[in-house]
Amino acid sequence: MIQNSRKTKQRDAVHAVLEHADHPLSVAELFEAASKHIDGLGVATVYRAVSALLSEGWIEAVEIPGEPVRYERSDKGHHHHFQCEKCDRVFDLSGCVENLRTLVPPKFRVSSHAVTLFGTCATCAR
Amino acid sequence: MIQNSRKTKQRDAVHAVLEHADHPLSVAELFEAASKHIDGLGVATVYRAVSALLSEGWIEAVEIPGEPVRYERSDKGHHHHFQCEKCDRVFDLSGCVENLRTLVPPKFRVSSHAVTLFGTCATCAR
DNA sequence: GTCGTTGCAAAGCGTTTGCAGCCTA
DNA sequence: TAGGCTGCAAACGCTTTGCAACGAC
Repeated sequence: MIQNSRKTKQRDAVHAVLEHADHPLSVAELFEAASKHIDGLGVATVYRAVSALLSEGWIEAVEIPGEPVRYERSDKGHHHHFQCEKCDRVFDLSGCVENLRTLVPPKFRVSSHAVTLFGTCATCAR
Repeated sequence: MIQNSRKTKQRDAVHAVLEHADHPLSVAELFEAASKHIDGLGVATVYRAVSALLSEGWIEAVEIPGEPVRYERSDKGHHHHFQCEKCDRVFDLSGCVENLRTLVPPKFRVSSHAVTLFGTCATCAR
């Protein structure tokens, strides 16, 4: 029997929060959001739910230098991120950069890349 | 009295390792390398030496998603990094990408950016 | 009734801090 | 000698794990 996965209100809650999130969320944020719906929810459960969703491939880790790992649905296609230095929120960016290959020395093979921009978001810029 | 900084063999050792490093080093790597010269060196000392060098501005943090922070001399100018997925080593890249500003929505201001490429280095590609 | 899931608490792990003794300057 | 620096160990913050009770199927 291949790995089963049961439907529980805890997992549903974590799933739902990520489902409707418009930006990547950290475990702490997930925990806080999901706790509003589930009484007595434990952090460990959130970690386990996240691991499950990761290995299912339904979410992906968004790792930003110097920041806790965040997670977002993996059905968003290739994109990068922007972090506001004022409010710390992380935004999805569409589009990508080119000519990355020209940066590396000969014989190096590039298989993937990460681009993170930092600055001030529209809200904080006002 | 402004903050003094004394010359000790521990700090010298950490300084020297970073001085001659051709790629960014993690605290663990620094500790290992410096320990070869200093008997009984403590990790805490390495952390403190790194903090001191950071606030002096002599080194900078190189943060690669999902990796421990590494450090390198800050006199290298603007550049990005490449991490080999086989050997985990991090290489400096020269050059930079353009049109980053076009990725962000209107009203967003970009102040800095990080680009990390992943793939296989020349040595591991063979 | 099974056995995957949960909450709690303990254990890990990497980093930081408190402290008494050490050693630069 | 003064006070910054060091090593050790305890403290931290975040993540993982062990375990008995719980509950999905």
